[in-house]
Amino acid sequence: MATIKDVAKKAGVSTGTVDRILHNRGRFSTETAQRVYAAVKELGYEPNMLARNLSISRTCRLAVLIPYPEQDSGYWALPREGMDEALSALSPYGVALEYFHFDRYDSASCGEAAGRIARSDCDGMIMAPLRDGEARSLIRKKHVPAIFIDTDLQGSGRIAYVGQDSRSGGALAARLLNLLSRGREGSFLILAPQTENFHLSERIKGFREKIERKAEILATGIEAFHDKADFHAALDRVIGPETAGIYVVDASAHYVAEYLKEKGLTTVPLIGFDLVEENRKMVRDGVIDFILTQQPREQGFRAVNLLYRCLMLGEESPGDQIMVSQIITKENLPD
Amino acid sequence: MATIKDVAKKAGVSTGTVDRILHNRGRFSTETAQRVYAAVKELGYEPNMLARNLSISRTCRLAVLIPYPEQDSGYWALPREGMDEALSALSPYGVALEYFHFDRYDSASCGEAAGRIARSDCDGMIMAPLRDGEARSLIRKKHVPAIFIDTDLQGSGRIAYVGQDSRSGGALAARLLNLLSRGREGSFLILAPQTENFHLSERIKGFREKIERKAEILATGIEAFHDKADFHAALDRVIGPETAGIYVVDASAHYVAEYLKEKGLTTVPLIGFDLVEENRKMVRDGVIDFILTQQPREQGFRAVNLLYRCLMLGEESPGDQIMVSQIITKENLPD
DNA sequence: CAACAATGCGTTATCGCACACGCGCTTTAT
DNA sequence: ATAAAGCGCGTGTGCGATAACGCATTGTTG
Repeated sequence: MATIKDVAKKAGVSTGTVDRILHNRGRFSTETAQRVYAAVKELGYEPNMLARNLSISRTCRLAVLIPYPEQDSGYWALPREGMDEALSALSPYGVALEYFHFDRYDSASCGEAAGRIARSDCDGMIMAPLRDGEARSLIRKKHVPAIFIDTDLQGSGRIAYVGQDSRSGGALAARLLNLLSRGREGSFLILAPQTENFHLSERIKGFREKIERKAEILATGIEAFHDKADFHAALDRVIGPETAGIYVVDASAHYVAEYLKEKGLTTVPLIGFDLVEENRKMVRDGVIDFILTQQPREQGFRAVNLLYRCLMLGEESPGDQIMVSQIITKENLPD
Repeated sequence: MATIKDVAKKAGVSTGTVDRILHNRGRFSTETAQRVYAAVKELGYEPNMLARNLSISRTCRLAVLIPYPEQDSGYWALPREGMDEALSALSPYGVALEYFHFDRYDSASCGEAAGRIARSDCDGMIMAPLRDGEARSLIRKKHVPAIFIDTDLQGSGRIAYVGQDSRSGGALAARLLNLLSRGREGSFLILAPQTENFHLSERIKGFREKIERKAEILATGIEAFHDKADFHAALDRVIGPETAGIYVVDASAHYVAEYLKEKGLTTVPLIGFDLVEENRKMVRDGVIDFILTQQPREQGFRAVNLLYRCLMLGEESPGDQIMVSQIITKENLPD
């Protein structure tokens, strides 16, 4: 590998000059610049990142804006795991992660966390922009590269998006539920929260496009009910022997599984999203047939790596990364 | 972060002494060593990897011993992709990969490639030990850390194994084929190569344990037939309307898919392994219903990262990594 | 033409660590 | 008694890049 010295020698200047020219800093003549660039090209010079990062001894601080880990049945702990794993590999190179959590159902909470990031000293941001306004305004305020995970926001100025294709997730659920319900009468039941959400409605659309029978929808999230009894009463009204299969578009399939278990209806096909701990249990018990996951761990892992490579290695952003849906069932449950 | 200077000051010695003690090199007294260790502990000193690797300016050369990429329907290109991806992230830190390919059906070819590695100058090895003898003897000859992918070999002296749980892969196939064949008469057909192979027989075992009907087995690999007509004639004898489903235990499901397509039997459930290009096409066409993959890309990716971290960062080997089976179907086909 | 500003570039210290060398002392060998 | 070897340790240099500093040379003024 050619070093800055080789370039300097070939261009007939000192290393200091090469450095200034390559960083477009200080003073230099255009013709020496030409010679230096020529030498760089000829030698195929690439700066040694070890030496550079050692010299500027910068630590790369990444701020992470995601909901509280325990929200959405513990879903947000998963991307965090992936980010921590990436961190453990990168910390020797001076990468630090700081988490700023918020209540995803509370705009003020998100604004407050975003404010703390804006005031913090960070070199990059990773966020799940569940609340448009706060995410957009944070990017406007804090001029550092940002990567979005989980949800995208067009025209927000992010450098990359690492996320999912929700539509195909729905289609996949349809395919599996079609299979599971063969030989059963009746129609499907879709369970969705009431709150407006791009991903969830895409999951519903993709599902509806591919199913081979009718589907009723119960668009009232678990959080809308006062207690378990209340919720079970609601399910009583929509679930019965004539239910061919149940499709839960968010991470709360385990609540339904609990209901099915109590009512002795464990043979009713049930599909949900996100491999949170409660869902995992219900998969192991065979009450949930399939869990679809968009690899949140992997999303977190990649986001950190991507941002690191942009900031520290000066690479171009490789553009968006769409994770494929993974199918989890009893036989391939991790751990 | 504390540096070696801080440790030296606290221990009342020079940095050179600290260095010698920490690397157990040269000469030093036990009591200074005590003081140094105490200082290290107290300050939480960890060497700066940037500086270390810069100073010794070592390049970490990894030798990779796997079959030719095009073998097994192109399967071996997949771990290579993962390794190349890991490489692109690590090359700024002086990691280099050198591939040594061999014919997996030819012991001499493998021995020759292993010989070239033994003679090469490398700091670590990654190998798919499909041929016991050659793998074992290479490890005996070349005393550098080795990681196995795809297949494990007990007592070989490898530092880690990154691979699959074949038994559960078979169980998963059974689960899916049970589902797909609902409403069909007849029995299952297992297609397997004749060659003795741990993974493949585990896949068969796991499958047999979970199926809900009988299964016949045709243990004659594709490679045993002279031409397509010969192969199709053999399939004619075992596949018919009474076939409830077909389970191909290796990457050659696409050959069967081609047959089914020609005979107009595309509704016969078909499951295979490994997302090689031909299988991908047949999944897209809906002839292959499910492909199970043990994430060979990911295996390669992890192997490189693991070895890098052991060699360059001096981390402990985190032990074996078993990848879960992934289910691929039309709706979640990557790309 | 002296005084001064602007320009282009080289020098040097620094980052944190590794490693060779050799100093000054004590112990052993001849 | 003198040389040789052993011991514990400090010093110095280099890895590749950064960035502040300052020296020449040239150009511009009154």
